[in-house]
Amino acid sequence: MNCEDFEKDHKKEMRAVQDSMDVLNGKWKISIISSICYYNKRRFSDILGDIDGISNKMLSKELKELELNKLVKRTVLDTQPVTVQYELTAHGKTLQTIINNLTEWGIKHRREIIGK
Amino acid sequence: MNCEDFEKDHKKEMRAVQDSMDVLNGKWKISIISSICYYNKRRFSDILGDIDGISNKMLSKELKELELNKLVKRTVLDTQPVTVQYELTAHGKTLQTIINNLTEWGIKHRREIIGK
DNA sequence: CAGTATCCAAAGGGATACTG
DNA sequence: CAGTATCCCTTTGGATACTG
Repeated sequence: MNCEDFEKDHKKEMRAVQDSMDVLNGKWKISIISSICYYNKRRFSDILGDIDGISNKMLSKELKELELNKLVKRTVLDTQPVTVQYELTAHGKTLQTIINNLTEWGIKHRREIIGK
Repeated sequence: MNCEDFEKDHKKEMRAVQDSMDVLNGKWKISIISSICYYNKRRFSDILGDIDGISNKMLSKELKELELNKLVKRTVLDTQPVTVQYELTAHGKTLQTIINNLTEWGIKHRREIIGK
């Protein structure tokens, strides 16, 4: 492998990492996924209650983006009044490993920065 | 474990995940880490060249934040004119697993959304 | 070379009120 | 209940020019 290939591979890797981050970015996305994942199925107002500080506007917006990225499935239940259930898709569930890693790392990081 | 503990544990997990994301957020942070990691040691202008579209202002700002979080070490070399070398700290290197996971996931995600 | 400083447009996001 | 709509302040980040 010559030097140019070396460069190209790195650029590819960086694009892939960036793709992931684009999907997970936004102030609340990880928290939302984590909430739905934890309870398996979760309604709009429940997620709203799970996450400190989030507004309905933001929750709505971020859920839409997660749906577009096929991480979350939205189901309208025929109740009175309407309830809506969110759950992770199979694809969404593949984030579990990453979320676990990020959780572990977050704890270590807190120790590293604040602790000692 | 009762229901309240269950809730508390989840909140703790979410905070830990969020801590990680706070550190990695920002449009360029992952790319910068990835660049430094790839080359082991890297100068300001080299990183600037590695990452498409980044400005010196942003690179400077994000590097500072990474330094504050002790992920990156900055060394001024006594040359003429001055050169500055960036490298990952031991703590910064612990991100390797996460970056690898995000890279893999990014590739899978692209296939899931665009591919078939 | 390795940044800082300034200007400015665009996006992010909170508070509140409203709707089917 | 599950969202939309609106207002409005704050943050982000690009372009450009400048400094030790």
